[in-house]
Amino acid sequence: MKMLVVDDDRDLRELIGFTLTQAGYLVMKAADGLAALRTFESESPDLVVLDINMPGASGFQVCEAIRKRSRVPVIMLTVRGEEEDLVRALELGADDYLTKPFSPRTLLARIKALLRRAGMENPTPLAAGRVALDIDEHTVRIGNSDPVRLTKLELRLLQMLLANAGHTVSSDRLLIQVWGHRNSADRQLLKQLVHRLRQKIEADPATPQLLQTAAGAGYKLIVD
Amino acid sequence: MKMLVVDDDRDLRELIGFTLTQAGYLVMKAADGLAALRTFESESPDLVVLDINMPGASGFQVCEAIRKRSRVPVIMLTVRGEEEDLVRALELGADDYLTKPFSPRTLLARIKALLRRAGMENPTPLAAGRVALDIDEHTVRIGNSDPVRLTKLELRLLQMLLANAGHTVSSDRLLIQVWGHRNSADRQLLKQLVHRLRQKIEADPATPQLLQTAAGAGYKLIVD
DNA sequence: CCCGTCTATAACCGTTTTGTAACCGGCACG
DNA sequence: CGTGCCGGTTACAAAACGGTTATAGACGGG
Repeated sequence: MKMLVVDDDRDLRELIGFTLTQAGYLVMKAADGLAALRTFESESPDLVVLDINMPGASGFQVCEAIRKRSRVPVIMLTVRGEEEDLVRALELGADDYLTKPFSPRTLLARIKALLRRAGMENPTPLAAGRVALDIDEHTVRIGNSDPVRLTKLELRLLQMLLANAGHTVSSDRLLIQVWGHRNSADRQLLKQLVHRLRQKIEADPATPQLLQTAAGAGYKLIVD
Repeated sequence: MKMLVVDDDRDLRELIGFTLTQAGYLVMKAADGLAALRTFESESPDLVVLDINMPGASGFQVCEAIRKRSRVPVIMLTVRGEEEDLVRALELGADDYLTKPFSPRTLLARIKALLRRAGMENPTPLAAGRVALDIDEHTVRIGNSDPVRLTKLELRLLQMLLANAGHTVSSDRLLIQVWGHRNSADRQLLKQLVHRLRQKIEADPATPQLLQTAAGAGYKLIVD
């Protein structure tokens, strides 16, 4: 699922990009309206996250231009209290909006709701190698075995690892993504969660084949 | 899609009516609160546009009365600067508001956003597997058994599950769809409603075959 | 106005999930 | 060697969850 993130604020753009990448989406970024439209043309993303307040071509103009040629879901970012912006955004065909500041989790929730409404939800469950995740059902299948039920946190952890399958994900990132903001000294939670997840998905939890430790760095999911 | 427009200002009422008719909606009108409630009763519109400043029963009273019997989306019209009205309208359960003057396009944008939020953009299928829902009669048939009468909330819940038959629907989504926006801490209501619905549609409510729990995720309707 | 139905709210229980602490063993380092 | 850090494991407490029952208020039809 390709997504286009348009925001002139570099930090926010990167944050959103990071969030979506972690969630398993393919992300493209644009810093201004012109670049946004160019990228939109060449990449045809499946969803657009669009800031309103931008120098040059404003979010409105970009939204209008996009709507002239596509019904792709558009989420607009507004600052709190600018009711008029909001109305205008909806008028121009935006599908949803988010007032800054917002949490990454909120953004994800909205995006998912939007994709669902647009009938574009992941047709194939998130999968890599022998690991197939069913987000709706809260289950994983390893190879052809029976689906295993996961808890909310286990699901989130596995989702993160799956989104970066084959690559190490640092403990800090995992902590932030799974629990939201949290003291990075709180490694015990992650230790525990990894342990519990291994009990569920590893043939022999004592010698992990899938969820391996990258000492001093984090964890990674092995896919062949 | 039936809509009720309530405003004592004849011109504005006609303008709104015209706008909505042009947009393809079926429009009913009322010039005062009393007529509004009468029409609401007899016609059960799918959305209400309601002016606050009216002689006789004010928009507030009408809104309150409507909310006592329905979760139908309500948009209230206020004059600019009357913040108190606005707050009170939202407290009374209005779903959105518009400050006069506004453009027809703004009104349409808001209405569409509201319908989308209420998940009313398209009709839902009435049957899947052994479950057949009769929306008008407020009844279900399971297989060839006698129809069972459902309450308003039970109907809405089942409708939602039926629309996603075979897939888990999250508790949050059910809460929003059945009750409108509601504190997600209010799981008790859902618990209750599921329980009562199971009593009605399950052969053995203690071991549900149709309405199953997806622990930590939500509920789903099993269709073979 | 009364009565039956429907809905909201609370309480209780057993189970699952999550958070916290303690302990173990390997390993690097002085 | 001893010490400290890291990750894994075990154990247990706290919180959340889901099912159930009970009760009171709201609603709607006579």
